[in-house]
Amino acid sequence: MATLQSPTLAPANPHNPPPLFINGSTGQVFVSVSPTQHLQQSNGPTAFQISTTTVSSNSSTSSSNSSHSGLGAAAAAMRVENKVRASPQVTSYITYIPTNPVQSHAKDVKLGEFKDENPTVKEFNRPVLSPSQIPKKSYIKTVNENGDTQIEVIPCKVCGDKSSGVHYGVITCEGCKGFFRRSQASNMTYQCPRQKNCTVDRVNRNRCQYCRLKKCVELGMSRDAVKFGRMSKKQREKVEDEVRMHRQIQMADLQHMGGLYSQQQSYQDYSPPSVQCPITMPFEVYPSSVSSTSTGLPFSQTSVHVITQGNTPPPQSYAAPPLQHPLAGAAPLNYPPPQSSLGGAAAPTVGASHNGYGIAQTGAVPSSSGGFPETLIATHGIHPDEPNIVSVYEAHLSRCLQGLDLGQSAASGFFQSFTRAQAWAKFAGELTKIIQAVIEFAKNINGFSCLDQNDQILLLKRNSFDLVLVMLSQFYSVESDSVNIDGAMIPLRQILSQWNAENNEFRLANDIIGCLRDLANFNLTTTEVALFSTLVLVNKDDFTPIQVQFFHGVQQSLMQHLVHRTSDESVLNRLMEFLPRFQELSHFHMHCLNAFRHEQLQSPNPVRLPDLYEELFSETVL
Amino acid sequence: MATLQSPTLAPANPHNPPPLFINGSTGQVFVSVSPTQHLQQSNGPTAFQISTTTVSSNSSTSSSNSSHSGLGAAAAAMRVENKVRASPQVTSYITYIPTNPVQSHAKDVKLGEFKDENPTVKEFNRPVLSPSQIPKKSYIKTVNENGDTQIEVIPCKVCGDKSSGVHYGVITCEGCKGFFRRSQASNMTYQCPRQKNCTVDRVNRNRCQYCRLKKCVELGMSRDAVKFGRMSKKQREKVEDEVRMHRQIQMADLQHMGGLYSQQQSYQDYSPPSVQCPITMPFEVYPSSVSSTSTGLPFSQTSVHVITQGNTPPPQSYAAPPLQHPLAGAAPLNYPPPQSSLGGAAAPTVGASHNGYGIAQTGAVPSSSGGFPETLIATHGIHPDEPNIVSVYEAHLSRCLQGLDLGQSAASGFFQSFTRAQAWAKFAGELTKIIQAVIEFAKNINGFSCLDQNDQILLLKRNSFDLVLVMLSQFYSVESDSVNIDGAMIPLRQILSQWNAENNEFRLANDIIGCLRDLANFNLTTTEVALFSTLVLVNKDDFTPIQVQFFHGVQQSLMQHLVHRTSDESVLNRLMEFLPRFQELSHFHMHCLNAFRHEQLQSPNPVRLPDLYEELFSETVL
DNA sequence: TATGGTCAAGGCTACG
DNA sequence: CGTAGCCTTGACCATA
Ligand SMILES: [Zn+2]
Ligand SMILES: [Zn+2]
Ligand SMILES: [Zn+2]
Ligand SMILES: [Zn+2]
Repeated sequence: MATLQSPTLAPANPHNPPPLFINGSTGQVFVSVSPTQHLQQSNGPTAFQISTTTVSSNSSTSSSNSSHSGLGAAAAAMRVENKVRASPQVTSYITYIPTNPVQSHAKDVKLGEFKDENPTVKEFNRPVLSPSQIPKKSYIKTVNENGDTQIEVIPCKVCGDKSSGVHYGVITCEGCKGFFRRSQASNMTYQCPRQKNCTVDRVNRNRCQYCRLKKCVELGMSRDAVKFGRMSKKQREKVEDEVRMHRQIQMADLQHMGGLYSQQQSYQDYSPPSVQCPITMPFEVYPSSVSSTSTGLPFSQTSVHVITQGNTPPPQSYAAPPLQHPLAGAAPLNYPPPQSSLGGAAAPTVGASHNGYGIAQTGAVPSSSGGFPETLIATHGIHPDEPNIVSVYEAHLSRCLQGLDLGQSAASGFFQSFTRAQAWAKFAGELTKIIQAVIEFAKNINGFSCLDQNDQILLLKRNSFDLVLVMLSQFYSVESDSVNIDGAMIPLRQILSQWNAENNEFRLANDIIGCLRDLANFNLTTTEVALFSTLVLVNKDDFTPIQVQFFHGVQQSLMQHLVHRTSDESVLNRLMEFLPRFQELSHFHMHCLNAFRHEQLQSPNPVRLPDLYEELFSETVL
Repeated sequence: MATLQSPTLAPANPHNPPPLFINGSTGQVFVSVSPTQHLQQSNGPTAFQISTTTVSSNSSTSSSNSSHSGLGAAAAAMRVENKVRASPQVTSYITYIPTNPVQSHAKDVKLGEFKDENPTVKEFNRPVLSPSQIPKKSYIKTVNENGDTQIEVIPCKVCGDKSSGVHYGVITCEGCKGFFRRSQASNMTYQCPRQKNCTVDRVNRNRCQYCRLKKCVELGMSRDAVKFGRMSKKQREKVEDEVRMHRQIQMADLQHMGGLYSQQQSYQDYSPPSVQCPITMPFEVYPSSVSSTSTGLPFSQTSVHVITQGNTPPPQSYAAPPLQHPLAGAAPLNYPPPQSSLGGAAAPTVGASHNGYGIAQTGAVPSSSGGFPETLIATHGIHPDEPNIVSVYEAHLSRCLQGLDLGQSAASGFFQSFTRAQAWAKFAGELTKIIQAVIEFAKNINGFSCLDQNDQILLLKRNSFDLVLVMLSQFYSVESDSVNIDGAMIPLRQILSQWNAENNEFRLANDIIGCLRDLANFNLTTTEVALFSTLVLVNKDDFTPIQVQFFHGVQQSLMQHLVHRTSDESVLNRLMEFLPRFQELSHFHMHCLNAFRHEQLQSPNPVRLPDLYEELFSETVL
């Protein structure tokens, strides 16, 4: 029962029809819901669907189906891998630029494996003179002083390893690239010895070819993923945004982390996380826009039962793709699809990927999988470290609003004079500042930082906005209906009342204010906010058991504090109801933003929003 | 001993001195006869010499040295390549283009394909499947439409692939361009795993970097090839002529070919010659103007022995570069060198290339290599298809003289009133009409059409005139000493007698008439002429074994017919003696034409000869 | 338009 | 034998 080989993903169980069909001669991949019905994959508006029959399992992982639109699937996939590729290296690398940092050929020998720089190909546009001279052109693959290429800071979408560019339409490492090619080359049939939900990460990627290929395909890898010249300018910008974000996340990872991961070699450019290895996790791709296939919750629902009871849907719904949360069991809240122009479930937009580049051509639905590093669990477990959480919160988040420009400009009717675009720019700018603090906070939460970078990104894309709301709520004054920062009071309601229309932005702002007020009414303590923020941060749609363990641990701590302070056991549940509410607002924010973006396309001088903001809230909905 | 890289062409055998030296920093190429003696290559009148030590080989291909002048080497190189551009694969690929095949993204991913054959030296691979799998490449697309010169119809001079313009002084494809650039960019040393005579064509070009670079250099590629110099008007016209000729050849290639490769998609932009693919072939460059190095014949001389015996030299010799034919073993017949103005072996003229554009700057000696398509051999072989040959002959050649203007204008002393230029124009015009028929004939002979376009051109340049002679002979009346066309009798002798001088043109015409008469005396049947024409068509100086096979096959057919009709076994041999005689006349025709051209340079209103004629008989002697 | 550069595809190959 | 790092190749692009 070892590994069989075949590019066709044969079902582990012969009774189960294979969800994927790969034409051996062309390498073209067909995905079907039924074994007889082939949906030809094309660049056109054809939905890319994979239905995976759920196999009940007594193991720690099981399947959960929820529904996603091919367009803007609401739930972010969470794939927890382990690769804290972090950053120690980047910062410290600087200090090691040998003698002449300017033209040093700093043969950065990535530890362990020798990395030979091809002189012919990569040498050229190294800045000969001043490094301050900013290259006019930013090529994705052009080597920088690090010896790295831009795109390589984005890890492999399949396994999280160091990527080497876009291959078959997806940012992957050399290994996954070669594996996919090989799989397409010969007529073999892979089989999964387990439940077709094996973790695919750097360490385990060779454990199961079936699941690896499955993930490749689901991420949109395709032999004829049209390279079409180079990527378009827009695509490139998107990748660059993602690069920036990864850089940001990698920036100063090393010194924190509770010393758990401190022993990084100091100078290396690439430092695999000290601990690496994932756990399996059901890996589902859902028929687009079909919400009826939900089969169950990933694991013992009872274990999280306490905190998911009594979930009440938020007051409003905006008519959008259904949204489910396995923990909260939130009722589907609908927002309009992010890109209303095309509408329709069977019309995946170009950016149907959760990453900036990759799935665009194929219309594949982004995969979701994840898990905590096995070894981490084995050795330490992911223990919610309450004191650490609180101190991290206090260090990075508690005063995050203080430097904002809101305080100064708020007082008078300053906001009224804004055009819509100006208002968006202002909003995005301030939001980004908060988000930067959020990211710093997140990086120091071990339940987050232990994740694979891709999953970190996914979580940030999913939950950044929510965390901003949490933060804002802490400065919200219920009495004055305003946010008070740096002593300045921002009369949100008042400002809002001066807006001229009942447009979506108005609704968004209004709902946000309402949410802030409701949350502010809880009068949470700093510790409680810290713990709650952590929950918001790591919240996702499908947890692995270990993730639940962490989530639950934080919940327990929060519960204890809340009960101790309020003697009300329902507070936690009521707090947890904010999670779907946040998500609803977050999605509506995305909706408004996308609408604004589309307007901007016609604008002669469009507003440039912050890179981080652009990437986090890129049109490719979570 | 694995892969060595360096742009310097290192000798395959350390004991053999490298014939080429490339200055790594400048990319300048030096060629020497001895390892210590560097002849600096320049644009001036320096001989470009490469002495290749012949290595005896037990393989099907071996080396043969003959002597050529750097100027006008007589023997046309034959390089047969493999290039099944058409191929079933294209069709099947098309069917998989999802929705809209027309604007399909059917990107031709033809990349380097490598394969190892010799473990010690790096050698690249050939396609894993069939060469027919090698993707298309649009030739035709640029052919028509606008009248401006589309240089791209001329295939790459190095490998025969689709060219993309003039690069480093030579018409090359993107691959050879990039390869040459790379080779000049870095300091590497290539090595040939074999005898430095590897075939360089589209399929095999990546198998030996040494030979590829060698060919590049020999064709005159140079980093400082006068680039933007905007070629002279004459060069330009030459290129245009070549373009026109290639167009003519490409014109209606696809529909014939015995339906072997008939399954072309109908709408595609590219319709290559139906069959194309090469085989390796010894690749020699000879010391210029040295005739003593002849080492042997390419392959079993015995196999063609029968037909090459008893070759008697033609009555006259004109004192010219030696001329050898491996099959016929013809005694060197000498004509004056085509361009007598410079004379001398060490003085290559500007047009030393066999192509219209490219080698001008460097004075390199054109290479010669060739072979039949391997896969074609493997799957079908190149079987002489006698019925097809005959029908093709009847369709395209048998009545080729009927539309000529000779019939009308011949009767009276019309020709007498011609000036020399008018006579040439008339002659060239009528000749061209015949040649057009000859080309149509050739395109439908599978032993010809399977060749690479470059080789087709070379063969046409070499043998067109000969074929015209064959055709004319069919209309020659021995009794009346005249050519009878359309009922009109053209009293050649009579016309000739009115010419005023014993100049070269007179000698040429006289010899032609003699040749026509001699051939007409054979009273060949249509079938015999068809077969004989085929032999004349594919005749060349160095055959590959497969080519010999084809040649021999046709010979056998012809032999049977001749013996059956005449019961004389010597007829074939006597017929074969015409081959070198044709060549002699052909070269003398070239000589006269060039002399006429040079006269025309002084003429105020020079005669414009037909494009096809100009190109086929361009000053760059065969 | 020729040049130089980019970078994904895929060949090569050490390694398990 | 599969894997994956390294390398070459060549279609495509930006530039002068
Ligand atoms: Zn990977
Ligand atoms: Zn598996
Ligand atoms: Zn070429
Ligand atoms: Zn070679």
